[in-house]
Amino acid sequence: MTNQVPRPGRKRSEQSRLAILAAAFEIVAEQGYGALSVERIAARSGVGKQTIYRWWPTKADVLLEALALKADLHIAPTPQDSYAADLRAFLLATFELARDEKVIAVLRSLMAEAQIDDGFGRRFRESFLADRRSALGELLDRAAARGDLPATPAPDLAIDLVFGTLWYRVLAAHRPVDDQLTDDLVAVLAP
Amino acid sequence: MTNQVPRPGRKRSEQSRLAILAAAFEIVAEQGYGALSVERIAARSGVGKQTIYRWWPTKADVLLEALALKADLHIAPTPQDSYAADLRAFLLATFELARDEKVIAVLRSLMAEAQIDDGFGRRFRESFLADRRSALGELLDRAAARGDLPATPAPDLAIDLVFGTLWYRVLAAHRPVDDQLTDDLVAVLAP
Amino acid sequence: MTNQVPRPGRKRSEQSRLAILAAAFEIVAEQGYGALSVERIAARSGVGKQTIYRWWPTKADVLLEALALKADLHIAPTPQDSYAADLRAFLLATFELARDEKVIAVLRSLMAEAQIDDGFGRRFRESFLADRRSALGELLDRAAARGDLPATPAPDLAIDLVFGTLWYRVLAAHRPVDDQLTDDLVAVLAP
Amino acid sequence: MTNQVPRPGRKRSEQSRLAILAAAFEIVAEQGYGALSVERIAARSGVGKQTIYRWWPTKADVLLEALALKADLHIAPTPQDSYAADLRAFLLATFELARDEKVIAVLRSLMAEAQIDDGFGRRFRESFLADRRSALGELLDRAAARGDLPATPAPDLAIDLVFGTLWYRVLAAHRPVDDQLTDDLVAVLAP
DNA sequence: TGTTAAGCGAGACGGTACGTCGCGTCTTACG
DNA sequence: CGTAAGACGCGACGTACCGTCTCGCTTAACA
Repeated sequence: MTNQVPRPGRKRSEQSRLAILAAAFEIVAEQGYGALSVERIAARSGVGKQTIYRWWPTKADVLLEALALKADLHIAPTPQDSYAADLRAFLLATFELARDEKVIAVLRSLMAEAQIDDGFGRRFRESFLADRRSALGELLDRAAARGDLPATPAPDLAIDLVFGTLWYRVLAAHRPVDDQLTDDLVAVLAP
Repeated sequence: MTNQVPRPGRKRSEQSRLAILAAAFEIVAEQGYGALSVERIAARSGVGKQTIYRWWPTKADVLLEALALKADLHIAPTPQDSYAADLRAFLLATFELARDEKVIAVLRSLMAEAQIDDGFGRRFRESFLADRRSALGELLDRAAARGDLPATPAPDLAIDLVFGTLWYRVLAAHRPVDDQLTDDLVAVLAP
Repeated sequence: MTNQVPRPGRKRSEQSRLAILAAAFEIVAEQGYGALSVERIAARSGVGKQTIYRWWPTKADVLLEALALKADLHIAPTPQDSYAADLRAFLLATFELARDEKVIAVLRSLMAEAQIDDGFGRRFRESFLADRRSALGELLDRAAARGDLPATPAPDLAIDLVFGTLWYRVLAAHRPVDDQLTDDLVAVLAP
Repeated sequence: MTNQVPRPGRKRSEQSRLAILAAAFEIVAEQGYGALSVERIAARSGVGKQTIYRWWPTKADVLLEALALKADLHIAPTPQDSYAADLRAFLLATFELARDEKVIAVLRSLMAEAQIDDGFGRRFRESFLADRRSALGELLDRAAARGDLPATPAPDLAIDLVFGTLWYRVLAAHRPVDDQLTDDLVAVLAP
């Protein structure tokens, strides 16, 4: 029952949409977020600037959609039989992505822009970040239902500890998020 | 034994320096990092642009020095008699700062710019961030020397957990770093 | 048979073009060439700087076009029946313009800039100055064809004498180019 | 009766004065007036900017004095026994100078600046230009006293014709002022 | 023989303007 | 009506010079 009103006029060009997303992703991957401008995206993707402004409010929103396209982030690992195993699987899947230098560059850009532009910040938090948090939240709920969850730390703190450490490594420490970190976090959270 | 070379020419104006730092801090506090430009700093502080460019490579460096001026960050809490007490004192002192909305705005700006400008990123990591890390590092060393340090988590991870959670709350969660968080972190790190 | 290639994109704004030319002319007329800057032209004409740089290489080129707009310089006096009469008519028409203080200010500015900027100097010589020279040249050719031209001075020297004296009065002597000068020059050139 | 008050304090440095004049002349000769700035003169001559501003009101005044130093312009040709011979000698001596490319560059610069800066314009007219005019004026007076002067053109016009043609060639035509021009002018003025 | 005052090289200062880049909006002709 | 093209008003960039103002030092005439 989706709104299927066939409106008059030319249809949105899927080809342009994909070219825009690819261009944005590549510019950030190759030259960093400082080199990303709407003008450059348009030039690289062979598109008019207006076509970008018609569909996205800011260049960061383009990049956010480009990330969603490049890396489907909604892959939930199949549930395991214990909290520790569930958590390990989640962390491995999450860190998998964060090992790709290009994805790292995009993530850092998005988090940076979220600090500078309040509007984008809200969108970023309420879509991307909230999604990730709720994925881990469901996992914790499942463990709690099973009575498998340790008293400490509390679920909310656990979530902050996991994503905090991950983002801190990416943003501040410039150290990789490797399997060692997975083991360490599991040891702390599911002792 | 400081380098006492009396260089020729007019001395640097301390008054201008302070006016610049104050202006930068206030613009970010009042209007956000998106409103910060070298031109505005100059106008607000009654200074020529060249005077800013003569002493700082980027506007973010101005802001970093302004933060150091506003909030002396080198206050080390006096050592307590246990790891838990030491850690609690450190966290309370650290979070004290991060409760000031203006300081928060500046911290978010600096971390954002560090993602966008590689040069500033390096300076930010190697001065500000390294300083904070080593303050906590010394505390952990002291505990280890006393045999007061739990086996888990390892010191490096402990540091990442503390600062990761702090920064994540500031950058991503937009939740305050309150005394509850202090208690929770102490419970996790010094059980 | 003009080039009728319908290029895509927004058309150049005639309104902005005229506002720019008027602003440049007025600034020089009111405050002198030293007060002319691209920034001021833009501010006075309510236009972005880029719009000026898009269409003119230097502010002097703007001024040159403004002069062409203000004073249509291609008015050739109708041929008379003798060299002396022809010459007198040409000089009167030419000096007419050079009696307007504003036009004088612009002419002095253009000649000054032509000395400082080689590129503009070439454009100024090959358009404006060459046009004026050839107007007088045709007049001399006509006289020569009629056998009406005295042996001395030769045509090339005659042209230098006329324009030299005119420009010298404007640039160096700050004396008006009046009807007396017309009579004097005719007496020298067509005795 | 010159003011011979022996004031205390350090004497003006003749060495700096000469270095400044030489630097100004060379910069214009080598790179054109557009490249002349007080800062560059100071750097090239190893002098502080203040030393320049202490003794000259503008960079054009420096250049004017530099020209006077390089080329002593007050050499009056020895009087001949006829107006035509006198005039020919004057023109040859005058054009001698105007054959040096470096001197040409300086003359063009001075005339240009005289159009832009009113204050310098007045000084330039009342010193340099007036000197040259009066040199020719004396020659004409001498001829008039001898009854050797033709009725046409009148002395004032003759002066304008000579200097007008000379300057026009230098400023507008970019053609050399050669011996041919000397002959032509003598033919026109002293037929 | 100091004391005083001017000149000096150096260079920081508050400004103005430069020419360029990017923003987000608009107008045009085509599909 | 979407699209590629591109002009538009605007704001900021980082740089060059402007003319002024300290600095510490040197160089004379005067006390």
